[in-house]
Amino acid sequence: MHPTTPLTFDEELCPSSMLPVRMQNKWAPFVLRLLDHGDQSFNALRLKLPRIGPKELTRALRSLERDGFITPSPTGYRLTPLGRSLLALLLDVYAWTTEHWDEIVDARDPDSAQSPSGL
Amino acid sequence: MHPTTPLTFDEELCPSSMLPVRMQNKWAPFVLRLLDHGDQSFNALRLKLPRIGPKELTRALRSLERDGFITPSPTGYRLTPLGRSLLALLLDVYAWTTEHWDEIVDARDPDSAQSPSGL
DNA sequence: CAGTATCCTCTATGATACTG
DNA sequence: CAGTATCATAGAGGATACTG
Repeated sequence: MHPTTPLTFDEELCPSSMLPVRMQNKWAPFVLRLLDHGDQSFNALRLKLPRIGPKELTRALRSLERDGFITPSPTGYRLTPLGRSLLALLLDVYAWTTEHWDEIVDARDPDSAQSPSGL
Repeated sequence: MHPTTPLTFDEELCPSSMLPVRMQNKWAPFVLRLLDHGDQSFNALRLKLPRIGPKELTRALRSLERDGFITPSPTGYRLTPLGRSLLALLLDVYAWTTEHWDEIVDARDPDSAQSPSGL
């Protein structure tokens, strides 16, 4: 997978809503992936998720915390081992989606063809 | 994984809502798994999903059809090759969840302990 | 049998203003 | 900086009655 950039998480460019599988809430998987790059503070995450509001970021963080996927750290939030394990599963989901993207898009609209960007 | 029975899909017994990952809608994964046992008609599916209403079953079927995971057959609905592939991914998700169930439950409530039933 | 039509409630999500 | 509070809308999901 290519390196992630802020643009990777732009909703317009990253049609993650088309994933056939999703995590507990809309932003949780993005947070998980950002934390894979190292600890991040609340506002650092916000900057990299331009479309998110503070309430939704809080909700994503709380749900991830509640399930033991992330934990507060001195500098913000960090992945737990369980969170890393879930991230690996999530990457499997992304890989599957990338592999079968054309078939899904084709089933939805037999006339257009695209390819996944920045998943 | 053990064989599925009607009880496997009882909401009370199968806490699939605790899965950290879910599919496009609540019932879609259940339908997918039932169809793995062979073609099923609308009402055959209903009987095995006691809690579902006709509207929601229709919605699940339409969304699965739209993405090319199932297709109408002379006797009801059947999995497509793409649907089988997605089911395999879904089983990976279940396997991950089974493996890490205790950790998640523990994070949610450090005082109780359970194990996944009938996933 | 295979749905469709209605009504209703609850949740997810967004936008935005405010606070210790 | 790291959130909380408030308002508002869309969609999910349930219950149930009806139909070709």
